Amino acid sequence: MLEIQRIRQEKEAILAALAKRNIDASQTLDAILETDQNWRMAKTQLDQVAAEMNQLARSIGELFKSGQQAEATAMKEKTSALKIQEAALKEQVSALEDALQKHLYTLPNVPNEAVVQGRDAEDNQNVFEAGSIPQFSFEAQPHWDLAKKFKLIDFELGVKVTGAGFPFYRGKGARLQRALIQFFLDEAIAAGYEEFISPHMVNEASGYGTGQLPDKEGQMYYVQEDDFYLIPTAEVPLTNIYRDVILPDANFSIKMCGYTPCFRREAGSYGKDVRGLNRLHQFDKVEIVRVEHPDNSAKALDEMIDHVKNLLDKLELPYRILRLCGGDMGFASAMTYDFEVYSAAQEKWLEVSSVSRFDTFQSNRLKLRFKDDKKTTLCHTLNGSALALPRILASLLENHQTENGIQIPKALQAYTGFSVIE
RNA sequence: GGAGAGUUGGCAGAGUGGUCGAUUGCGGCAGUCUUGAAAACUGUUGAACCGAGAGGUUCCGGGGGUUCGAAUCCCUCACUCUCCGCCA
Repeated sequence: MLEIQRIRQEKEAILAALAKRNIDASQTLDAILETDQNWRMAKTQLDQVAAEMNQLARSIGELFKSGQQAEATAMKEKTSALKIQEAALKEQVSALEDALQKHLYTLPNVPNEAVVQGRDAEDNQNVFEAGSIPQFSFEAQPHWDLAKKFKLIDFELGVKVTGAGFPFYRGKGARLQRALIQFFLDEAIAAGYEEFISPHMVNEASGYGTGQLPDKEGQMYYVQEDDFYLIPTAEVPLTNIYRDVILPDANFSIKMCGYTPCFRREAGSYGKDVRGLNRLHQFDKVEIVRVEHPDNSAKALDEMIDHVKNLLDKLELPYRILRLCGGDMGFASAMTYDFEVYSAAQEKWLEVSSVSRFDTFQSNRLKLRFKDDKKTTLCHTLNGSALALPRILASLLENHQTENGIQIPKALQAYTGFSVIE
């Protein structure tokens, strides 16, 4: 959520920046400013009436104390007109507040300077490439065939027990999955992130804190009986640790990581794009989350990108990094880098990580601030996947396949306990 | 699932209708003393909003009510804890 003070001061800049998302926010901004103006007027009036009331009440108290009953009773009568006025103003103020809030919720974050204008994924900027795309002397198989052949994943069994998008991993497939989680966590911890095991369900307030609510409730699984949401990512519980927190000084850098299953309803599309592990309702992910001083968030983002690069290098996967254009960025993000791994058998790029900075967009909702001298200032938040498992698993299988089996990257072998699947 | 107790400032914990945004202690910050530190002493120390400022308003779990006036009384919802039951 954008700060109202900022909208008051930098309307034109915000408008120009939002245009990069192909959004013409001029009407919304005007409505916001007008509502804000009206709200302030009503609020000032209300404050004045309230001050008068307080003054009267105090005087009446004094009169009663000193036994001047008659005077007190006379004064009481004066309050009734004020009361009516106060009630009306209160209603007006809270109606304006609601209207303002609603408008603010609809505005996405302002893209960073470096973000280019663009419509969709076509306009994303390729900023980095690493590794080489493997050439096979045989016909490369997609991961769903490999998974079946080596009995690593059973999709049908998942359908039987739960439904589509909830696969079973088995045998070496399960072991490989667990090895990846362990590997990612160890790397994150080595990079200074504190590990958390978090709840996998959150309450409504947490959903609002990170921006899943309002509006995106349909994307989360909801437990009606207890009013809980299954987390779509560890970002939600981890970031919400800092909801309603004021850090005591300006000298902080909070680095958290956590493995969780992630649950997504995404009614979404069908067909080739969602085959196998490409899109699931339940998947595993290790997430890294940071809370930083505003001056430090650019550097933090770079560090997170280097961290993810390092993971992909160690897994010996060919990948590229895209800086998302305005139109392809998430609602809350100010700047996002997507990591895509090339899938040899599917002959396409698979998104395996998304690293974003949110600036004050999340912390404004979370009320996450720090104390700087006497002032309280909003922190910056960042997060990224490091990494999401299914597509990593898919690209490991596909890119490291040989005619007889699948080669496990060296860095992983200590975790899997085997060097080849055959 | 049943019964009971509770929710107050960073923490602990007073406060049952009138200068209470709130006693006190701890913690934090500043100072005195000290070569320095500790101890002791003194002062200071919540947040949000409106306002150029002076100043004002709001907040004692959320919402509503009674009253000239509510942390305090009433209603309602939520949450937490304890005991019992069930259970990994």
